[in-house]
Amino acid sequence: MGRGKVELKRIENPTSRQVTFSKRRNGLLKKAFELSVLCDAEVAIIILSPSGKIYQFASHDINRTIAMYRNQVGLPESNNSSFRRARTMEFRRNNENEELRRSIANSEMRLKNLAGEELDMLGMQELKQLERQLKTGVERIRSQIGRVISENISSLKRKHKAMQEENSRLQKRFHELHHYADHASSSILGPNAYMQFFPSEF
Amino acid sequence: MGRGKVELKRIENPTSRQVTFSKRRNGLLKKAFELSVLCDAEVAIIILSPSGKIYQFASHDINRTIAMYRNQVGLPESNNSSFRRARTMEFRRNNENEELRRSIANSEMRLKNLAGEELDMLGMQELKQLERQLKTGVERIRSQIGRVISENISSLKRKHKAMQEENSRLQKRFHELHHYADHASSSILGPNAYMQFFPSEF
DNA sequence: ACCTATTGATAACT
DNA sequence: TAGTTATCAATAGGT
Repeated sequence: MGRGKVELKRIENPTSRQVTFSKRRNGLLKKAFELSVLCDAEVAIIILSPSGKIYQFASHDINRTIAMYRNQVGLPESNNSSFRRARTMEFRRNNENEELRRSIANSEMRLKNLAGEELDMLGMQELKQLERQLKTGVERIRSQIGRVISENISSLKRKHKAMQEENSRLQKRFHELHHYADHASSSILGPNAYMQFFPSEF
Repeated sequence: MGRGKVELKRIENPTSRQVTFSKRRNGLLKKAFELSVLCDAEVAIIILSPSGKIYQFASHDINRTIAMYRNQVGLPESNNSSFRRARTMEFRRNNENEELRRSIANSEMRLKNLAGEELDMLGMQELKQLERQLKTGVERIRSQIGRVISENISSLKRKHKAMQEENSRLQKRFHELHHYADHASSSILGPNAYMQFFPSEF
């Protein structure tokens, strides 16, 4: 498809090879996506360009798709294997989602328990363990708070010190200028006027 | 392409879904082959049909391609737009799973934080809130522990009382029987033999 | 990047 | 499942 037919052989012109690669790669990825959507299939594509770049598409999780491929390709063909395979496939997606949902429910129950909710089902053993976990967590968070505070303090100290140094440099400079002005012509400021700008208390 | 345009959604009619799958699968594999030849690229495709069949294409050795993919993925962050587009498609198709996974990651991060781990990214505000949450959790768990303990105690007390009552009923009954036996014929037990079975200390 | 003539893919039908 | 064909989609070559 295009202005002319192309032979099925490596395109020798590097520029047009690169252009064709870009166009056809996008086309391939698009078609893979469409196939997965239209036909409810699981599709994974890996493309390595001659220059070493990687392009990929996966309708599901690519590692899982590869794992499924390896599992089934590696296994020998037994009598009822295709039946078992079909059943495996039938439940594959549901299983995964189910597992994810279970995992979420689990995490959320743990979070609730840690928040002191839904404790009725727990035994003494579990309650004690929960308490220990929380106490450990509090300890660690407190020490983190301590770290953050002391970090903030030393940061402030550093800034303060830098400002003090800057301040005294400016004082010195100003003093010199003032002194010079005092002798060149009369100052419009009082002798200690700069103290208004550089009070000793920071 | 075809007699009519098709919407990008799962084809509900199983027959036409199967037919489309067959046609488009062949089309995809053909295009993959052409891309690999024309542009000197390394291409691998795995397709799992909903019914569990596996179709694959690999211009080179599929395991090598997968290995190359694994080596390079995760290390560099590709800026290539096609790559990003492919990933976008993956996410779209995978929306539900992705969301579930994100939710899990989120829960797990919260659990870690509550355990006092991975705190470096948190600000003072968040740390304080975490500490408050944990303290609340500890409080509630302690009061639950208290409830459980006092429940256990009163349950034990109830049981104890019930056993005491049962015991005294039995003592009485036994005493009556013994007394009756004592008068009807000579007992084979000593006069206070029942004390062995019902000591006054429970 | 964009355009468009042309080829290629395929949806509906058989 | 395979073949046909009208139609839509991809893209080669050019700008």
